[in-house]
Amino acid sequence: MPPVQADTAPSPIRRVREAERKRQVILAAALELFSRLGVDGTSLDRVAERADMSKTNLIYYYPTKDALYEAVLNRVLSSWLTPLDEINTANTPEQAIRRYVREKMIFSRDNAAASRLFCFEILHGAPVLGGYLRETLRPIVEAKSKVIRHWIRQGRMAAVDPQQLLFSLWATTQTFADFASQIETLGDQTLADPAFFERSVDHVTQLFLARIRLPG
Amino acid sequence: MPPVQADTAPSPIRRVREAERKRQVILAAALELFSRLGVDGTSLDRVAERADMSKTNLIYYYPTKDALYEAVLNRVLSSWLTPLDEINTANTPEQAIRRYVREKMIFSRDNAAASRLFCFEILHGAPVLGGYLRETLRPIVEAKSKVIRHWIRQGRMAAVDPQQLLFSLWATTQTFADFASQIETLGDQTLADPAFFERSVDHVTQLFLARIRLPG
DNA sequence: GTCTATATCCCGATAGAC
DNA sequence: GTCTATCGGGATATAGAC
Repeated sequence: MPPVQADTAPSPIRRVREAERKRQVILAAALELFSRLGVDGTSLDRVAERADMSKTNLIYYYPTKDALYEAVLNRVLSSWLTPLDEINTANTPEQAIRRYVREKMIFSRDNAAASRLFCFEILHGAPVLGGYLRETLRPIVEAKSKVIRHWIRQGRMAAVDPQQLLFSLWATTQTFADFASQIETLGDQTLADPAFFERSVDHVTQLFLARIRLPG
Repeated sequence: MPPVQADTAPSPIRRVREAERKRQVILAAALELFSRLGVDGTSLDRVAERADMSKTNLIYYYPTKDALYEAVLNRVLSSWLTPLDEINTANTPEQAIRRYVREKMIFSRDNAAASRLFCFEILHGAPVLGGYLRETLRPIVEAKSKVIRHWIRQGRMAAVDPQQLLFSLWATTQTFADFASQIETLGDQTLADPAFFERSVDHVTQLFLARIRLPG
């Protein structure tokens, strides 16, 4: 029976895994700080401190601040999009709205930092994500618009500009993450409170269901 | 006939006015840069350059960067609120929605920088505006909520959570300013384009009118 | 991979002449 | 009120030992 791998001679595999784990710790720390203070408002010193390592060490994993920022953004991007999967022809329009809104609100509750970071990037004019918006998100928007137009043509929902509908859906759900501090101050309420969460999901859902409902 | 006031001996009044004009130039320059690059991402050097004066001179008018930031925020605040005036009992609910949405969209079109700056501040957790939100905006929200509840009790609009309604109204209208670069990339459209502006106003208006419409 | 030490630069703010 | 000169601090990033 071979001895358990000792710390003094870690296998290459273990070393790679350990490196990967450290990268994740760094990205999590950076996301938290960037999303609250902005990239320019966050020093690498503080990121390193939060990731429990030296700044030099952090720079070993991500050689420049820009590289770190890009890595944080990319890590977060895909999860931002997954709720959109609900907008497909296998669902009814009402199901699609209900499920999309709920999923996106869960995202706003559980990944507020990611949402805020995305908001920062767009406010800056999308200097890093510009290409992604054009090449990845835009085709998705067009595909989803096609689904919506299909539903409208079939007479299964009221006629609504698909792009505008998507913009409104994003705005109403993201506001609970991006403007959380305002909402909290004005109403003493957080999505972490289950009652407020359900009330918010319900409000946004009803807003859109009323709009897509067919007359008569 | 007295000679026109010479430059070498300006009257105290003229001096004050000139100082006031300079302050406005500085605030406009700072607003433009802060709202795009963030406060931390903007150097006083660049603000001074845009305001066409030396940095030392700028500091003479606003002794610290924080003071400048506060001045910019305060200058912008009141105009952000004025559309809310439309939510009053002299209007019908439908009029209120129609007018509020249009005014707010005009604000998003013509004062996008102000809207973005406000967004930055909230993303940061409202370190400067926190007190203002609590002491000024919150009473306003409560007053407007009262108006909405009044309309509901009178059976003039469907039952909607007033606070949630206000949050959604803000979100759907501000997104055209704060997320303008995203909207532009995804749809090649700007609020500066009159056709797109009208289409957007109409979309948002119909979204809320459908929701407050009474059944039957 | 991690450390200490340090280079280099930029920024906010001050001092003091005019 | 505006200028030149400069201070002091903090930030990103590098060099090189271990």
